[in-house]
Amino acid sequence: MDPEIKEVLKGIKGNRDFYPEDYAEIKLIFDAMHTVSKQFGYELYEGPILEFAKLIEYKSGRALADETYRLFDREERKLVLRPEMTPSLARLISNQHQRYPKPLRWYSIPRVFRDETPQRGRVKEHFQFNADIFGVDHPAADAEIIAVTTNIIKTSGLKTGEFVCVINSRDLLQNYIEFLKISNHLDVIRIIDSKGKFVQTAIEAELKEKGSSLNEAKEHAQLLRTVWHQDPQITKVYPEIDKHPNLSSYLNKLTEIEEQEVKKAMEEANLDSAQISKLFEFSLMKGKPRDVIASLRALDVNEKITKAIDNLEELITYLEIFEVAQDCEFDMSIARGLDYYTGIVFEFLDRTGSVARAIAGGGRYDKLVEDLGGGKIPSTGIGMGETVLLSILKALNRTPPYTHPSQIYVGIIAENVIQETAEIVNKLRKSYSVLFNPFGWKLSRQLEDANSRSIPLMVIIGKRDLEENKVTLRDMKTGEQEAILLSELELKIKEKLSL
RNA sequence: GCCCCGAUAGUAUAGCGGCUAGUAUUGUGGAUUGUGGCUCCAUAGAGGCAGGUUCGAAUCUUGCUCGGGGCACCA
Repeated sequence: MDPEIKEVLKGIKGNRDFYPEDYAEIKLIFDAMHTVSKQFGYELYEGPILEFAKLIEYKSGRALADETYRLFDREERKLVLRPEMTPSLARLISNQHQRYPKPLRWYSIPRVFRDETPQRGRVKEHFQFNADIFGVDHPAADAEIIAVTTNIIKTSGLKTGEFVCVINSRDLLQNYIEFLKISNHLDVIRIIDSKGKFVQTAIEAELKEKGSSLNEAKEHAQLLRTVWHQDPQITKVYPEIDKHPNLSSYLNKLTEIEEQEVKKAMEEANLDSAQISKLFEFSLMKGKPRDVIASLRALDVNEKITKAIDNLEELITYLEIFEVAQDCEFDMSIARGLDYYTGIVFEFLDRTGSVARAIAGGGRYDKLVEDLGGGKIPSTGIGMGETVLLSILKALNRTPPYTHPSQIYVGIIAENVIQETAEIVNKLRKSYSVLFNPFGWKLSRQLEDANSRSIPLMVIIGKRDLEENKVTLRDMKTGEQEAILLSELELKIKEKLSL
């Protein structure tokens, strides 16, 4: 074979082929997305895969722009393969939202692209469910988005306790930082957002000092972080850690180390000791929504912050109404990377320990449409790639085995009954998926064909039966069959398939 | 961008300096002209790419490509 062709046949790195069995797996998730979106009254839309590079750069910040696939059109204008849907969506809304009564509830399952190194739960192209509400800034809208996402995750096969939605309010965090009279917001938010990393970095450095190799130190520090993340109280025994005596000594000190390191980083950001202890305490607040609200209420703060807390509390009320509160936690330390979030932010995390990435993430972005010249339109929404959810489901063995779409195989015995058979096939196809291979094959081959595709029922049509207005209906699993009148065929099929 | 592991028919694998590259399964055709899953026969199909070492490379080696995993990043 031509070597060049051989290379081409391998495809582009990180991009995916979906054979029917593969597509069937994703379709499970797609179906959940469509079903739930419909239940909540969301309308389907789509946008172009290509956008001007400027739109993405303008909106998503540079880090994201660096990872996009770039190309040029004939006029040499810079284009990108969309790395996410929100910029395109904001463009659609900004252009024509006046045509529609508010609020808008829209969803889509766009294929999006990022030119980054593939890892578990991360590929260069994937399908990313998006659901957004435009035109209301009521917390019930944020709660609804969370409810939609939770329901999709559950419909796909995860159960309560196997995932969690962690929620925070950027508004609250920002106002609290201002209240403490801290000036360099962004640095401080970054410190809080990446809290968990400090522990890893510190332990890694210490292990190296104690003589571990670079790779070993990295690996061990990460192991500790992962365990700690899954099980903060260290309630279980971890054999993989106990194997290394120098690691197990860290297990009970992780919380302490984190505090030290975070405070050190805050000091370096020029915070005074009063600010540090208050902010640190604040960042530790997390857990069941009602509990966190209670702790927040105990803080002595100003009116702006009280309002933000009221807002959070109202959010919980709606989470309870939508029956998803048990899947949610508040965590005052999450901030999320994207610059455009303004209020409630949230991410859905795996709790089964199989994938260390977020299943979904979203939040309120009230300024984005306005920034694109579309007027003041408060907005909230979610993005959920299919890859992380799918790899969790696979790890749990929750994906069903592949089945051929056809329910009935119509077999024909090679005599002159083609015309009559075609009529029967067409009639059946009005209600069922029917496979029919009228290529002059012998019956044995047709039986084998039906069998190899695991099609449950077979209708066999031959001249002798047909003369009495009958056909044979065969159950492929049991091998039982009977000759039945044509007029009763549909009824019998219905009975058989509903078993 | 960095690190680790890997790459032989569609799939799963054997060979590890001297092969007509073995096996299983899958595909196709048949044995079997009104009844499949078994069996049998036939047939098709492979060492990612480029270079180096060597008399000789699927086998050793280097680079690249692709795949898996991790870091950083991102979410």
